[in-house]
Amino acid sequence: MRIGELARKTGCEVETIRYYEREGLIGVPARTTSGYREYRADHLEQLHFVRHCRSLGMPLADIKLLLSYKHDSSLACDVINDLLDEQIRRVKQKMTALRALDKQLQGLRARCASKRTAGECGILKSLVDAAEGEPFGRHPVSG
Amino acid sequence: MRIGELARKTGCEVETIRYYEREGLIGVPARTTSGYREYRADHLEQLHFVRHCRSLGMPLADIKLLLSYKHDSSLACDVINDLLDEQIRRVKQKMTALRALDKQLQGLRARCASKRTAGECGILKSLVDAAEGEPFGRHPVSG
DNA sequence: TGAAACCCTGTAGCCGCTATAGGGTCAATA
DNA sequence: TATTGACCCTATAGCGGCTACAGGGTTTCA
Repeated sequence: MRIGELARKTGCEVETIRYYEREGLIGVPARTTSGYREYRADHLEQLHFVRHCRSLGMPLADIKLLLSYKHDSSLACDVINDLLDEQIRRVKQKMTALRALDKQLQGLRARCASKRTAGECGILKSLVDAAEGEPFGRHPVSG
Repeated sequence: MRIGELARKTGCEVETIRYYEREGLIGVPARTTSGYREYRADHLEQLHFVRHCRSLGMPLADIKLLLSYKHDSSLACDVINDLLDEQIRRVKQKMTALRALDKQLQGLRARCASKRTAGECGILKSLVDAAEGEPFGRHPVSG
């Protein structure tokens, strides 16, 4: 099949597939005489695997590792466990940060009804005050 | 004060301050004869404001908007409310996605104890199976 | 006098795509 | 047969928000 069909079958953009190929995440396909990529069933399978891992938020580097374990299944899978634990840790950390963030934003939002000018705006005022009230500001930016 | 001191006072990297200047998020400071940036108290204040907004997860473009409202306080603050509502929406969406992700990861993690080879690894197997079991896979990648 | 700590500009890299520009190919229709 | 339109190709640049060099100059203190 050609790249467009593979894209439709995996819900993945054509450009993304070419990107994955460059990054070594899926096998290099054969080419037609006119230079079109020709994919087979195993490419589809590979791409599904990659997209599934991505849907779990795994970075491409980790997926690459997983792929190597998929190919040589004699290697110990402790690394796979570690990899997943690390991913779980990242997710939990993000959730904690987002919960705190949500609280702050809610509090801020409550300070302004609407239809006022910026001069009266409680939100802007709060932001300015909060910024000023942090003399030795560590501002942990939540990505 | 020089850039290093400003950096220490705001918990912001020197390179980041220069980056903010390029992006128009803080005022352009005066220079000494040797070309060093010389900051005053208002720069400190500005940078605190920017960092505080960043700590609330706001994109730089939004912060730039806020700054313009800070400067011309006669403008309506509906835009500020909208901006904050949008930010709250983004955060809530992320949290929902992360909760679902966490569940999936926990389920996956439970499938492998440790000290096995990749060939027996329940995690890897589950990943492969899950990927295969999605024939028309939309794989919504959670950023 | 010399070394460490600071500052400068400019550029490239990070991640995971996405979006162009500028072309070539293929299948169906007029 | 000519022409549309959908598809494909490469190469390169951009996104956000920094971060990290390289390759220099300056200040400060011993």
